[in-house]
Amino acid sequence: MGTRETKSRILDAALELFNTSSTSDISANRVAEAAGISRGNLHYHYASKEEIVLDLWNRIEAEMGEWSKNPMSPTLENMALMALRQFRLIWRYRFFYQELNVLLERDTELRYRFTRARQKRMEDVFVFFRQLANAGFLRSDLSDRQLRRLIKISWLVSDFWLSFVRVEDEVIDIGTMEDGFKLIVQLFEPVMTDRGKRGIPLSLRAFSLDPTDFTQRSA
Amino acid sequence: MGTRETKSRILDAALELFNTSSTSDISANRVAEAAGISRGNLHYHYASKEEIVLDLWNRIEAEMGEWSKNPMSPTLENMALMALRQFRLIWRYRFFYQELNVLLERDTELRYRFTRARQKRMEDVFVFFRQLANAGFLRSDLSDRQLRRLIKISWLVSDFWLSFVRVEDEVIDIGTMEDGFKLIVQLFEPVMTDRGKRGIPLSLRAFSLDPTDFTQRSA
Amino acid sequence: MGTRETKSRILDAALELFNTSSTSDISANRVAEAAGISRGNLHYHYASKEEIVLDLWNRIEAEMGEWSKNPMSPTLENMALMALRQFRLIWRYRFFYQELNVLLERDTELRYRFTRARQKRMEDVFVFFRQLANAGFLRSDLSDRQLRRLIKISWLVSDFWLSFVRVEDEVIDIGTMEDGFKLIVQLFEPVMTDRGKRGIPLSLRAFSLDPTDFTQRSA
Amino acid sequence: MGTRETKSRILDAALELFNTSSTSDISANRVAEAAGISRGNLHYHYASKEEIVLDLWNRIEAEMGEWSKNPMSPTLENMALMALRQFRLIWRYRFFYQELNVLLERDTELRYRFTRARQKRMEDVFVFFRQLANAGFLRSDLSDRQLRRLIKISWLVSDFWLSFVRVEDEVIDIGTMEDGFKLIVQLFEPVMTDRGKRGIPLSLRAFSLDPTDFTQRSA
DNA sequence: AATGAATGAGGCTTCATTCAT
DNA sequence: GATGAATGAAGCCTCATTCAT
Repeated sequence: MGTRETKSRILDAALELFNTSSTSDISANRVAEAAGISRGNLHYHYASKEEIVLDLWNRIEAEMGEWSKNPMSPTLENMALMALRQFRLIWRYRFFYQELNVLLERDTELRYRFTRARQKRMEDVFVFFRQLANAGFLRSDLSDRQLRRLIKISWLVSDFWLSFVRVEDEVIDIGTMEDGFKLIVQLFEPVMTDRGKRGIPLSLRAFSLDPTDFTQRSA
Repeated sequence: MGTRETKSRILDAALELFNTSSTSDISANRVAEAAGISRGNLHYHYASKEEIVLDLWNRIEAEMGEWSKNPMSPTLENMALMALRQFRLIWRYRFFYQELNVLLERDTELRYRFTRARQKRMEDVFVFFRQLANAGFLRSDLSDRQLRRLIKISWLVSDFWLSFVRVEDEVIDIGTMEDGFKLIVQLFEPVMTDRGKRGIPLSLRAFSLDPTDFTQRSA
Repeated sequence: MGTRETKSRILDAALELFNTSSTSDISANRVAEAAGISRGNLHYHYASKEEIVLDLWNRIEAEMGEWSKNPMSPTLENMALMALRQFRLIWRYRFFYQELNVLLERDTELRYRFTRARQKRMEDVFVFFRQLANAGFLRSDLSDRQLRRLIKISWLVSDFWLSFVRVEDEVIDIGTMEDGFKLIVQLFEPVMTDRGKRGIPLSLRAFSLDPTDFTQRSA
Repeated sequence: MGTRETKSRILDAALELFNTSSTSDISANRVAEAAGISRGNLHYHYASKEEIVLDLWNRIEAEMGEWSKNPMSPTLENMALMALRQFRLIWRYRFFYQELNVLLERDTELRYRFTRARQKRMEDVFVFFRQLANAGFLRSDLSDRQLRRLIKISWLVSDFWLSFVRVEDEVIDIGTMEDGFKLIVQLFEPVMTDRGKRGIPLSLRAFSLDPTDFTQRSA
């Protein structure tokens, strides 16, 4: 069996376990068991749980890297799409966002990688919204400072919306993410032009649920 | 030595440890050591770590209960005060909010208690804002539905703002909380009257940091 | 509350617990709980579990002492009665007989007391059977040696019959004891006279189940 | 080191300890120590003490399985041999028979395995005695029902004879087992033919003590 | 690459016991 | 007589880790 494939199986197994409990409550033992390999072998591939988490982060980063490589054209549909794929990514790796501070506290390198990626991604999003403004969807007098602050709140919302909702709701689905998107829309409404307000899609249900679809879509 | 005192020492020690690592990473051993008592005695008072967490939640709940008993008069200063004391509570018990989903997943009773308290508290806040509207600070055409949605976002912000910021910022202080408050203000701005917009305090630095001060203040 | 009463409650609770698990698996803790007193208080009355077991033995011994004080007249009904009350005693204190060797290994004094009581009791029984022979129920050529050996086997049967049966049977009741008695009868049959064989009661069901009845009955 | 060898050493050590105290009083710790391995390794091979007991039962069962595979020819010497090897087996695994009910109460699977094996073995013995009757050693009018009841008593005797004797006797040796055998002989005497009575060996001392000898001997 | 055996540390928990009240 | 607080030992178990194969 190839190294790649084994590592992949380990990550899959670990992700599923982390998402249901918490990283601290999942032992390497159980990951090995779930991955169908021996403890010794798990150790051969990943010396510690930290390394597994880091490699799961690599997956997240890789996916977001794809997004950066294929920037979306500035349409309102794409704004919705961006939100949706972000929610979905966060949901798939929810353990990461639910334990964010704990994980970053534990691993300095991870913290560095995470914040760097966040900044890079924020810049991408900033550019997208500037273009959205130029295209006449946002008010022309929106200052960079204002815009950045708006993005920051939406960021907070997208990072923690699912955690927030999960406290009370049993099921997380497309509807939950739609609600989160509506919150973000509401945040941007005061700075949208009439044309923007009219065109914003309020449902995400039309969009494909297959995450791989998200990477290439452009207008 | 009285039970109360010992229990209190345990909770203090546990809180401090939980806030720096994560509940799973802190052993009962270390809590006992930090509290200056024996392992056996720790177990005598708290059968499990779950019980400690639950009792720490009792503290949170008790503090919020005080707030409910002494409702604030509807002024803009009090709106700021409410946000500040909320941030401060969350910061003091930050481990709780940073691991929220994990903790609630682990303990069903805690989940019930938490959601019930949240609903109760949300209702209090709703009443406060309604009074704020009646007092002429919020636009009179603000619907209950709109108001509730606004409160929901601010809630998300206050629950997770510090977690969000902590990723990048080393130090959490009054300034951090002020920034959080500004976010909330920004959320409410679109529905504020001119009188409301003018009167909103943008700095929290004037307010005392002593949390006990927060309970009685009214206009 | 009087010492006597508390001690009695402790013994009752301990007996019930011992009978369902095993002495080693029952902690003083659980005995205290079942008796409805504090651990400290249990300790006040019984310094160790050994002492509790010894005091339970005292109860057994006391009950058998009553038997000695009121010897039965040599009838076949009384032979059945003796067996029955013996089975019942053993069943009530079954933990004792099921762990016999372990318990005696642990406590030298208990071993001494137990063997002494057994010898005393065996002598009583021997006398009873000699009278039974004199009364014409057993063959007159039965030697003391033979008789003693027969008693020994019956002893073994009564000590361990219930343990033996319990392995496979869920319920132990009067029928089970009846079966045990039949075994004993079978053992004695070869040395019984025709009159003895004819008169032996094969059912114990006619006898009262109230153990206190057993102490005074005599022809 | 091979698994087999280590497991074997664990079983040897556990058996010796169990036989002197009781299973509950022997900690995994002490077993590991006696086996000369680490606690962790002990747990690697046996997850719990229950499993050790079960594996010791496997040994008993295996040994009895050998007996079944090599049925003895129906001679009086072999009847004695069967009793002797049974006593010896019980003595070697005496902890098992001394705690029988407790152990079976604890482990349902063990109970099932034990009763199944007992029934199988009883059937073997029944066949042997039937052959003994056919060979003219037992009275031809002996009914199956009578025979089964006799076997049942002897079974009780062989299971518990050593427990019974051990209460008073310090040393258990070939003589003790001989006494037990005599009891059994006495049980069967009433149904033996004259030829049977004359031929029965009253001493077991002539038989080799090496248990491996017992498996093949046939007339 | 992979496995299974082995180790020792450390976690949780129960327990017997002591002691002040 | 009785209680509750406290201790420390010891039990069981899980775990990360190492290593020979």
